[in-house]
Amino acid sequence: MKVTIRDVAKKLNVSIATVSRALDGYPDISDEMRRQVIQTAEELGYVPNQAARHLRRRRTDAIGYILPAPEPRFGDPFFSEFIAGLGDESARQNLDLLVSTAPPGSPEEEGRYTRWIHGMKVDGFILNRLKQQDWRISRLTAEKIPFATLECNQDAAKYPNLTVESVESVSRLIQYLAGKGHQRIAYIGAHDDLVIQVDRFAGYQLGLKQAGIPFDPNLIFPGNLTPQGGFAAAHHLLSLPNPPTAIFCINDLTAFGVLRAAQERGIQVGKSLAVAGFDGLAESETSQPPLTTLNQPVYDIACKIVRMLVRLISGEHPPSETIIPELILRDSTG
Amino acid sequence: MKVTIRDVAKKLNVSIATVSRALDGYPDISDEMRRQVIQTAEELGYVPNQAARHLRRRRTDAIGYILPAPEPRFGDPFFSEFIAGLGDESARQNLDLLVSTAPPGSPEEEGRYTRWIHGMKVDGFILNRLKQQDWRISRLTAEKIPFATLECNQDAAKYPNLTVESVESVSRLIQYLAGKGHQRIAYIGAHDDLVIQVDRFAGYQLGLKQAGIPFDPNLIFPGNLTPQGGFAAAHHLLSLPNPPTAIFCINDLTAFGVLRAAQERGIQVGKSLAVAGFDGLAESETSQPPLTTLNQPVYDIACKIVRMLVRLISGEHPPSETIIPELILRDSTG
DNA sequence: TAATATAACTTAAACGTTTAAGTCAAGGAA
DNA sequence: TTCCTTGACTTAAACGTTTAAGTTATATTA
Repeated sequence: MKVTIRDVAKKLNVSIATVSRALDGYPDISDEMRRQVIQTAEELGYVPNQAARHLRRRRTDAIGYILPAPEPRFGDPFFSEFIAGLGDESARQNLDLLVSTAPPGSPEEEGRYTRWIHGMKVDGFILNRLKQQDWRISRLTAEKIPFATLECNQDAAKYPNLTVESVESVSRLIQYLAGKGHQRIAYIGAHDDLVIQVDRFAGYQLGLKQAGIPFDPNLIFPGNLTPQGGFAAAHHLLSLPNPPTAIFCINDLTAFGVLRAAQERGIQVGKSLAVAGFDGLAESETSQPPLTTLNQPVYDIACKIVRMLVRLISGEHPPSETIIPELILRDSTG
Repeated sequence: MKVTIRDVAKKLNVSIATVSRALDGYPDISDEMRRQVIQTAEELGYVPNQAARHLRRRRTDAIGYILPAPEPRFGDPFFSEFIAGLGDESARQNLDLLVSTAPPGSPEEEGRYTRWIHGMKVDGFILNRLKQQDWRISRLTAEKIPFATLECNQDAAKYPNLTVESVESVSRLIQYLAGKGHQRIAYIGAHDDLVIQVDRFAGYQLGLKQAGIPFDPNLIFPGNLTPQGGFAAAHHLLSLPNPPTAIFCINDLTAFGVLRAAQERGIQVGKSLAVAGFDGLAESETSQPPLTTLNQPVYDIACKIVRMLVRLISGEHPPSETIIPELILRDSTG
């Protein structure tokens, strides 16, 4: 049978309250008693029943992350690194991490949040892939549930967030391409309500402007953050009467699709076409050619967000933070 | 304030037992009453407090997965697809999925299991990356905690497992390479106690034997399941006085490292060197050249294992299952 | 008609903690 | 001596469910 607090209390002939307080470090327990309690708890292999503890403490020591997976099959390396970071840091903070998946904006997604909020499954949430108008943010704010985010939208002041600076950074990358002589630089993005799309696209436009290159709407084509999306978009762009000589992609995955499309068309990436991404996935280093990208330290970011959330849960107001991605130049841009 | 079962009971002037039983579908509740209960529960936004429920039911409706991440930074796409599958299927089964990470065999790993087992955090576990002698299996068996696995070791009879047939399949791949004229086929594996290493290496040896190629220990070099490992191993193998003309890698990630090493050495993969992997990662399709591999449907596998575990938890004895990976021939083997 | 079965509830105990409030002996101050 | 502190506990009430064991009124059977 499972060993409970009662078992260790009985063994020592003390009340369960004493055991509880001894283990929790209350000062009204003698040193000798505390020593004994800790020892027998250890001996018997006592571990507090979490359900009972949560019920009583009204706090779960768990945080939730609902992975915004657009489709059932979904293998974005960004998220495996992100989850590894969340998992590691949660464990370090003695928190449990609850993970689920749901297509963004779907009824299932809402259901998951509702269950976890009202069922008191978690003390707070981690969010990412924010939208400009994000129902999750309104909802969590309204219900006063703590959360911390990667990226931020117009309500950024209301919650702690970790933001990877994108406008200036992308602009810098675009200017680098322009400096290499590219005049027709295409942009493959994603859905317009995504914060990352808005920011990175703004960076693209800023970059063009600073390089003195006129904006050409024909060079903008939407992807969907996957290689498939990038593949299709690249084929479209490269079939234009006046095709681009460089393509900036909203993320590395998209860029991988572009690389494939180019290869299929016999276009030498790095020579007659420059391609760049955003994320700094491990794969970007080994793609052929290796991909120029804006690297964000996903694992560390995940850890930091967990720490932010922990502080928020314990009543503090952790400041938001901005991280500058590192521009990594590789062969895909010559 | 949080709405409890008491609130909906009060509103209807019935006992909380009635509400509980009405919502749980017990037959001793009149249809009219049940209708009312369901309706007011809905109206008030009642969601059962999970902690209370678990405490009383002695069951958590959660399953756990501790990701065997060898190092803090860790971005294996295999695992993101695997977790997506676990997450989706758990949600479908109305289960919560607890995720953590810990280096295999580390004290932290053991700590996580202990906490979840004795703290009654989960009803069962999902395991993978099994070892021949796997303490997790002994431990969970001893404590009578349900678990289901991907892969199986010598104790396979004791737990439901989903196994991807490897010996015959790898053998088939090796024979295909032999059929292409390769006589010096190298093998880059991983640590010897890993089940996947044992199986895939056995397949390699069987393949050689059936093709009538003598086994050459110089062509065996260990990796560590990462591109870095594959990269280093490939450089070693390709520096041999009599280097291999084909390299089979224990997984795709390793193969990606090999591709990079070959490229660095100016070796044309697909022409003067054949490379093959195992996993069928999405990236294998877009690598350059695209990678010949044994494809396993990771997402579906994850879903199936969750369903197995669910059946096991509810007292059934689900049969184990074997899946045959699909041999996908791509340019990396010419 | 009386005894019995059934439908539709209610009562109250449990699940294993935490914690506010209470007890009680020993020591110190007046 | 008596009163007040203090240290070191104990008691008992929660936390919000589920569920075994009642309790009725009504319907059915002998």
